[in-house]
Amino acid sequence: MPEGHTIHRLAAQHRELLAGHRVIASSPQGRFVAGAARIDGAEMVTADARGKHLLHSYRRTDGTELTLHVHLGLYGKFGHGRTPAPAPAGALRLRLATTKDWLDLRGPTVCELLEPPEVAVLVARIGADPLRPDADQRRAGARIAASRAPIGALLMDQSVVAGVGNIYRAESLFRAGVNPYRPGREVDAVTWLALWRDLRGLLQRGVRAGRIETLRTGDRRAARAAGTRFYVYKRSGQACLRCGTPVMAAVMVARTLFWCPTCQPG
DNA sequence: GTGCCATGTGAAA
DNA sequence: TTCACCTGGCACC
Repeated sequence: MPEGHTIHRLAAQHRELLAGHRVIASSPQGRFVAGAARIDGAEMVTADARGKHLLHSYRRTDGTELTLHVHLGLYGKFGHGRTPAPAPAGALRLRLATTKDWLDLRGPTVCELLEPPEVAVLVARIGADPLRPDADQRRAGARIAASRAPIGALLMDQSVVAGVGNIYRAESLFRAGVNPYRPGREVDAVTWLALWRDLRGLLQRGVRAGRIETLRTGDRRAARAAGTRFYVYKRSGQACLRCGTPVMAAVMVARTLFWCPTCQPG
């Protein structure tokens, strides 16, 4: 489930597996052959996540630095294990291996190598990531306060808030009691700060749990009875866990949005 | 077994 | 605005 929490987990895992090691890189599928050749034999320095973007930094034998930029998109997936690695099968975009471990990447939206200036450009266009201590929450708040776009669209805009996907959008707005159609400029500073803090907590919980968990303790029983793990996500037409009103659904920013018209009035 | 939908984004039109 | 990416889960036959 690649919203931001997944990518941060992967970054930690990749540091564990690869940091400080030279990697053997290949692209069995053939779509990243030239790129794999450029990092083949390089030392993996570290792995980092910025929103849904994963960045591996490598130091090559000639001393130059290169960054592997991966975005999983909807279908992308990593797999790993202890050597020896199984024979490559199917669409394997990239295989990285050390003497001990292998890491496979399949189906990403983005898999490319960036020079340092290109990394700077990428980082500059990524918004505030609630999982990062260096996140600029005020800048995100300023963008929201200046926008006529609905908050449900702004939360999905990765240049404003990074790492929030369709599930966290729906669930955090429900938890905050904010209607997704409320324009950003009508989200006051107090509400935004509460939303930001809640998102940070939810994403941190997601990193720890390895999946998206948004229910408050007191609501777990009702959720279990309703056969769901969420307040509103994918619950179109079903009764709201809090008030019983049928959950609404509509497309916003090309994704299905869910909300309770009673708990999130406006 | 088949077909549809999905946690996301970028390119093409 | 639509398609492509390329995979897994699930409803339905």
